[in-house]
Amino acid sequence: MFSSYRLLIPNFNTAPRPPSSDLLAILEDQGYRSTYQRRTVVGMLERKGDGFTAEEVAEELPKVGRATVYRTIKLLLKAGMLCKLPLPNGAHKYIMARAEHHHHTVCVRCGAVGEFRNSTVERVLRAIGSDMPGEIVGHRMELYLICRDCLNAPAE
Amino acid sequence: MFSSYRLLIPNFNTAPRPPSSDLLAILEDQGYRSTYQRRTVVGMLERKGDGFTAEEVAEELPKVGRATVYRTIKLLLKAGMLCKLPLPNGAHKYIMARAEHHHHTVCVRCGAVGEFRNSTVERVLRAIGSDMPGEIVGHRMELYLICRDCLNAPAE
DNA sequence: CTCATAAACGATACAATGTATCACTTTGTA
DNA sequence: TACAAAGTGATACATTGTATCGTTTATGAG
Repeated sequence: MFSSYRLLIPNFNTAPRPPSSDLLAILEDQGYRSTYQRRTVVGMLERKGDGFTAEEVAEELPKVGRATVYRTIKLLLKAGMLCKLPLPNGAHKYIMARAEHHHHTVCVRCGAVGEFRNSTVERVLRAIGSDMPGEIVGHRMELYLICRDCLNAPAE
Repeated sequence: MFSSYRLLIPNFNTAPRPPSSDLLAILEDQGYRSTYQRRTVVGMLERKGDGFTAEEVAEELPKVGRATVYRTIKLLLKAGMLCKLPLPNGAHKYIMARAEHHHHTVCVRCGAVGEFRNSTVERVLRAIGSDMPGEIVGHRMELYLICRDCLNAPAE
């Protein structure tokens, strides 16, 4: 039984997105235009492995308007290409969605994000779902931990 | 295998709070003063079964300042007596924590909150935790569904 | 290629949800 | 009862977005 973590529900869609890595192409296939701003934002997000906030992206891309950054992020969320990951402090990060279903871990000290995947959890959740009144449309799950680096770090 | 749902991690504390229902007494035991405002807010929260937003509370209690409502909610969160429950739309509700560990369901149509508890999930999560690099300090999990009422309702 | 049109954009105002500040009030206790 | 610490209210501010609207750009028809 092993692990890597992921936030399942960008927009409560349980289906994983197609295994293409060219987000822009996917957007175009969905009828969205390929603009300089979208290319810039998507390019940057793809390079950021470890999660980011919207403001962070806006700051690092002064050539793209703040509103457009938010619009693009919203678009990618809706298209299921981004996950919105709640942090312990009430804030949250965005992180690229992977094709395979998984969940996320967040270090409560340094905020580092990890992923895990565990078929047992999924199976149990499905079983629970079949017992619940109503129709399950998704789930969300995060593990909070103190990562190895923080455990080893001297400072409290 | 049955169910009822709950947000585990108010402040990432895995321990359930003591099975007393007198929140005010608990606060006092922790050294907090019993003020008119806290009594009013806590009293109201205890009566609200189905979750609430901070603004909702502030509006219904015009005699208590807005800042104090937020302060009290923050206090109760820190003390582990409230859960902060993320909603599909990015907003969230607060809901009283129960003594027993459980998770929450949220209807993505009407926002109704349910609870479930399932020992298998907890066991699996513990097992995953022991495999992860780092020290697990808590987890969070929500199921999103369309509740029976919404399924039966005529409107789409 | 060029133009019309819908889509997207930027600037900016606004909204929602909280937090910080600080002078004032209340609580608990010596 | 009086005092210090804790708590409060009013208000300003912070963060994270969304709405508006006039301008620019991508795209596809001709």
